[in-house]
Amino acid sequence: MSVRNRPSNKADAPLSCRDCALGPRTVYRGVHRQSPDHLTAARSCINRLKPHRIVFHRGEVPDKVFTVYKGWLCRYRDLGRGRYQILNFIIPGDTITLSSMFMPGQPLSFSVKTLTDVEVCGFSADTFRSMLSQKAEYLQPYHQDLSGYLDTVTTRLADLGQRSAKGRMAQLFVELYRRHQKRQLLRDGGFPFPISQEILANALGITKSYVNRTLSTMRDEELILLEDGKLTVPDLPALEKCASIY
Amino acid sequence: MSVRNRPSNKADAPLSCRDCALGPRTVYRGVHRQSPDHLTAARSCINRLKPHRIVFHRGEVPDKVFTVYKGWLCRYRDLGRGRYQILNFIIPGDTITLSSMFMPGQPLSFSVKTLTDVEVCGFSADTFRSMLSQKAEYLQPYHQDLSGYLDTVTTRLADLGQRSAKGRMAQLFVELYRRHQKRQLLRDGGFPFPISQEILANALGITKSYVNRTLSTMRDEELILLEDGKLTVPDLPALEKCASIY
DNA sequence: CGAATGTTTGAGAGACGTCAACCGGTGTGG
DNA sequence: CCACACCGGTTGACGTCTCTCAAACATTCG
Repeated sequence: MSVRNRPSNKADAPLSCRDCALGPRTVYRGVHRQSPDHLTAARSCINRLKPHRIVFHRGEVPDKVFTVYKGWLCRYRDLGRGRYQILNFIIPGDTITLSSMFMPGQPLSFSVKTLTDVEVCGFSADTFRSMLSQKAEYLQPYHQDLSGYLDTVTTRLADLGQRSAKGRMAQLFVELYRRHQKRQLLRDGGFPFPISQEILANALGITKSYVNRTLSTMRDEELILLEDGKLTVPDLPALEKCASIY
Repeated sequence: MSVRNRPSNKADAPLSCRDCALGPRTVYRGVHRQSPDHLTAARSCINRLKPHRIVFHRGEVPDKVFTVYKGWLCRYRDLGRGRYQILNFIIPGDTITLSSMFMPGQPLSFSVKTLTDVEVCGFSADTFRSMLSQKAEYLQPYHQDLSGYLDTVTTRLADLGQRSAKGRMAQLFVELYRRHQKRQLLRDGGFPFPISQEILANALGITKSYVNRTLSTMRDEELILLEDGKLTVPDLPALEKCASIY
């Protein structure tokens, strides 16, 4: 049911930030609006990554900042012996190490890996920091996005603690719907959903078998539509209602 | 099994920050070391709060910052219909709205309530910010503490997703042991544990009945000792080993 | 002393986990 | 071009961890 991004031979991210549709929805949207070329100059690379690659290890102190142009990644916590817990998903427009951007020197409290083929724009952490620090209005989006991140993690924790499998799934779908909406990445009431049920199961703290079963009842109830790696929400209020169940 | 702090008629927090044993372990430890009297001058109040009082509501933009001198509180997420999820515990020396201190204008992503009788030292958010911003070394503890907070929430999320009831409890006990250790609040290998099994259950995402049963097996195995509102860890490595189980 | 709060314990139920098999699609190599 | 492995989705049978509901008991407090 899931579809991987097919790697092409050249990067899809535009050479100039001026042409980037995601620019106005990133954490550096202030800079992007006022001087997109300054942004392009600050960018140190465009990287293409294959699925299942570890980008950052917990404990590491990142000296680079990546913003995602294409594909999904996840923040996760390693528990040893092959066991781990996904903390949240990173989608196009997100900044990978957002939370540590203004905690220079502090080690990451999570690891990051790619889930699909991914394209990222890279910046030196120092340039990134000083760029955003130039104006208070450049910093505002950072506070908003960081706050939003804390909210998703907090929501997930509450979900795992209090909600049923179905409630958790609905909650996550609503969250992802909203995040894609903010980035103007919705198409026909849906968005790309390029991850396997196994990954989904891990993020929600349930097993893949149970995800599969729950998913099919949700399909039967027409709460969601999930085919060819695209998730469609035919009736958002209904899904939200389902998400508010324990 | 739990013991509430008994309210006395006058506050226990010292009038001068110079005499405060917790000062060197707070987020403003830099200021405390260099000019404790400046700190005392900046402090706007000493408040005493009764148990089960809501201190901040989610969505609120706090204009005050509180540091805990005595008692426990918790950050939690309200889910409606009386249901909620505790995100983490706040113990003496912690700063209540640490995470939003440098996100001025951003609404809180959690609520905060007292669990016991509590004493806090209050500061105006603005004075607090400018005080810590004076020197880079004043800011360093903020980054450390915030990073530590992210780590505990992240750990809890991984626990709820991946660990058994026993593993979660062990994990939480180790965390609290360590945090009290850092604050030099350990006495005879133990620390005050003034919360009910019901609260503990909520924080761990299990029911109070099951907490009770799990607790008694852990007592039987002498992993912990819990009486009169004091939690003692006779064998930390053993508890850690138990905590690393799924 | 009664009310309120917290702990302890029991019996029964259910949500979810575990393990295994099967199936279709896709990539790969001979 | 086919055989084969591999991955992800799907389904079944079965087990169990944990929940629910309930009651008894202890302790504190007004």
